[in-house]
Amino acid sequence: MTREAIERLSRYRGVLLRLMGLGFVKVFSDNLADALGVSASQVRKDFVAFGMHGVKRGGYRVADLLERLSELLGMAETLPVVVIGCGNIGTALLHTYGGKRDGIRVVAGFDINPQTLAPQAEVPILDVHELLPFLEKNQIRVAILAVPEEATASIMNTLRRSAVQGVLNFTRAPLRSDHHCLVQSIDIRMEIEKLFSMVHLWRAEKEQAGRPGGALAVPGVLR
Amino acid sequence: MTREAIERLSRYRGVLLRLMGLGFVKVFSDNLADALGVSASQVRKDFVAFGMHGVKRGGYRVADLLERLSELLGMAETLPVVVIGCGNIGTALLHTYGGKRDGIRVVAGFDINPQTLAPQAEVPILDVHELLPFLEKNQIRVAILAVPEEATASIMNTLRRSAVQGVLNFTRAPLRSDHHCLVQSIDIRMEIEKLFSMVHLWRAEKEQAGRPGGALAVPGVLR
DNA sequence: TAGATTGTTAATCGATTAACAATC
DNA sequence: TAGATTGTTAATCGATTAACAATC
Repeated sequence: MTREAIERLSRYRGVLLRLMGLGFVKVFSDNLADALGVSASQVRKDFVAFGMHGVKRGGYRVADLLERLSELLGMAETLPVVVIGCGNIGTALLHTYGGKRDGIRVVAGFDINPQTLAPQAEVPILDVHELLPFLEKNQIRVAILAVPEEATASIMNTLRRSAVQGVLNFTRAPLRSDHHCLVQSIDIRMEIEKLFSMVHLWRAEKEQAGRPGGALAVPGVLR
Repeated sequence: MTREAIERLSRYRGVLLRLMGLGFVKVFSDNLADALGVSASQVRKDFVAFGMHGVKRGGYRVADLLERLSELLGMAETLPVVVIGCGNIGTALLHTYGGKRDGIRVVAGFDINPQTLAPQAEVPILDVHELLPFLEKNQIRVAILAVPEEATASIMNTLRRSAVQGVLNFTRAPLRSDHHCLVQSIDIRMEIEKLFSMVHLWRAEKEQAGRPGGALAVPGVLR
């Protein structure tokens, strides 16, 4: 299963949750295709591939799809996460996902700055020296990394000695997945730059619109 | 040009900037391929496609590549951005990219809460009513959206009346690109969920390792 | 029955990789 | 010259789409 497939499954789930909230009972591949901007064939193929079946003419039952998707994606229960590095981004994540939330629950933050620590808070901010024992004690499997780039290597060494299997990397350090640990990186700076670039290239394309053989296809950028 | 291609170009640039900092003068397609985890063929094909040429046996000149990439991606000058919505994420972005920074410069924040406003700050936080005139006066082309989901529609209406051509969407609202405006979405909640799912699926794969015909290929997830 | 939607197969498409001639 | 690396072409691969038979 590719990253793209996982992304689609995750997005199906998001749309279906909303439909469920609206009281929908059934849904057609065509509806979901529109919502995600993919083809109806793709939707049906995904569903068959992952054991979700519909009824010809009757579509798919929203509840069935959600049940299977949640099971498949491991979203059935709320999983605990820690945030490592409580600077700007880390604090924002702590505030947004701290405490009990649907699906995601940040159970603690970690920082190296004594002034930032708050061991008594509802979502405690602990010294980074306590990270490894905390991870072990609480069976943490996913960590969010929001430290300065230069601190990354040291933290990753700690994580490698723990049971953590997934890291969401907000630092600029180019981390790689390995056999112990899956890394998913979000480089906000690069996302902003990419957006600039797309706008830039899009304008360039517009300006030479009509010329044959232009290398910069708008549909590609827009997709 | 696809989103993937833009992403690669952007990543080449990132690696090259670091190499430049280390004093490198030349680089081979093979080195960059390793750094990005793609094939050397891919690197050479990208470079030819976008007018970057090397010398057989001599590789590519780092400075040449950077110059062309920066021009192509529109990164030659620092572009102004606004942050709309100064909650947790918005404030973090304001702090991280506020004032003069290399490449990205957040020039103002906007919020609806009077207590959040700070019109006199170095990077002012203004009332959202001032958004449209500000965008026009300062020729803003890219905006970062970090408001609550329910406020999204209203803000997008304002943006559509401005010259903004690119929006980085941190809300959960499923925005689409259109002819006026390119939208790039970062759904942090979904990223965390996807990471959970990948860890989950990866474990499932490990457990049935060796069985033929398993649908969940580890290399795919790890890539 | 007529109409509509799934499940499945074949066709298409595009991106990636492999291979190698050109050449420094 | 021998060796190494680019630029380019052909082959491969996988994902996506189109089309349609099955069937509710």
